[in-house]
Amino acid sequence: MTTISSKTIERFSIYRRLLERYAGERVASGVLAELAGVTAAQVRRDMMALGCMGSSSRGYIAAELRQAIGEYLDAPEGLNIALVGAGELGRSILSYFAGRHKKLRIVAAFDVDPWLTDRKLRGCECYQADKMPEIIAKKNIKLAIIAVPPAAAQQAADVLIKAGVTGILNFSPTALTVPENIFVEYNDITTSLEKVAFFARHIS
Amino acid sequence: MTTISSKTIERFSIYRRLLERYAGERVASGVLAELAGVTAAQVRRDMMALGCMGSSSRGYIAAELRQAIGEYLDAPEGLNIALVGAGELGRSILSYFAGRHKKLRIVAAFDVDPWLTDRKLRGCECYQADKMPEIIAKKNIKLAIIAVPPAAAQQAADVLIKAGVTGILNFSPTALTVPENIFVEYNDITTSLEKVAFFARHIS
DNA sequence: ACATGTGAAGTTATTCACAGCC
DNA sequence: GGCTGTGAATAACTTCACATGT
Repeated sequence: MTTISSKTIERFSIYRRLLERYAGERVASGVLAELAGVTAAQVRRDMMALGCMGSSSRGYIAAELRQAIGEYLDAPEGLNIALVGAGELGRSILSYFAGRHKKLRIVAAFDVDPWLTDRKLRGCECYQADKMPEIIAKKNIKLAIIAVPPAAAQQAADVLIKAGVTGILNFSPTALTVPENIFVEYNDITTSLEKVAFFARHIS
Repeated sequence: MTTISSKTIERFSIYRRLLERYAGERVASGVLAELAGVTAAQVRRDMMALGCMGSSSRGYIAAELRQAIGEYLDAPEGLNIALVGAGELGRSILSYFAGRHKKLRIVAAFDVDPWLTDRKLRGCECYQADKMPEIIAKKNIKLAIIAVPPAAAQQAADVLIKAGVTGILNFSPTALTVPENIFVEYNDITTSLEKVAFFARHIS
């Protein structure tokens, strides 16, 4: 497999969701591009990673394409996810995902605050943070979402990785130091907003 | 001004936050790079956009650098922001920003649900959605955060733009169609998580 | 010595443009 | 005619490597 572009993966995620609207139909690269906010050439270039799926002159069959993207992106059995930090942001992420995704399941939440732990939050059991190693092993959790204050993020990551997590989505505004074979994605709300503020002033 | 790189702006936001830890001190590009998770050359290249601030052989003066980044990124008077959609995600964003940022202020929230409106949420007044044009004009709001269900996002954007908003941070998983002179940044939690899932499986 | 500032080189990502197929 | 798949061209971004200043 040739080296995989991070941008292409992001777009697959977007294409896939857009394709849900086109159940039985065909979609041309230009139409998908328009919806996704990219160029038609970009869409076709991305599809090369799937081995290409279009019928000449008739576009892509939406259902086929969606399935192909699914086979490319998803782990067949799905993946179990831990949420670390069940504060407001964490709980809103729980709600956001609750039962929504077929392959990605948040199966445990963790917090240090005893008011939040040892009960269900948004349908998900919330455990004391010191149970992380045990529960992560027992539930075969491979991914984690970190939504704790910045000062606690690195330590949380260390514990998670030791327990077997290999991918982290970090909402905390801290760069994490992790081994080579662990993937970290950052989702920093402040940075996003500062970027909007800058470009809104400098556009045109 | 030479064309501004979106990536550089993101890193400025990160550098600035890291520099807070170094109040009176000096910081070398390599140190900042380590903390930000980039290379030293990258840091120095970014600094060129500021006109360069380092003292040869002694690194950067943290406070000066932070101020220079601030002058580059921030609107001097700051910017007022509207939150559209005061559901769980929206409210967690309110908490996240409440009084935290010196230049970016969420000064109004909007929702269609009467249970949420005409009262304060996390210290921020929440209005009925149909008040958007009026309040946005009155409070001189220039940016908006969209945290509504996907089906409502485009319409919200249309109203916001008509009312004078020029930058949007969109948490809804929908590409927005907007005029050329409006900046939209996407923050799609599902896409972030799918990306983590993919690369966690394919790394190494 | 030591760390910046920066041309030049290298790498990655996107778009062009057109051959080929339906 | 309309749309895909793709080599070639372009643009964007990052790193190298070293001259320069302290």
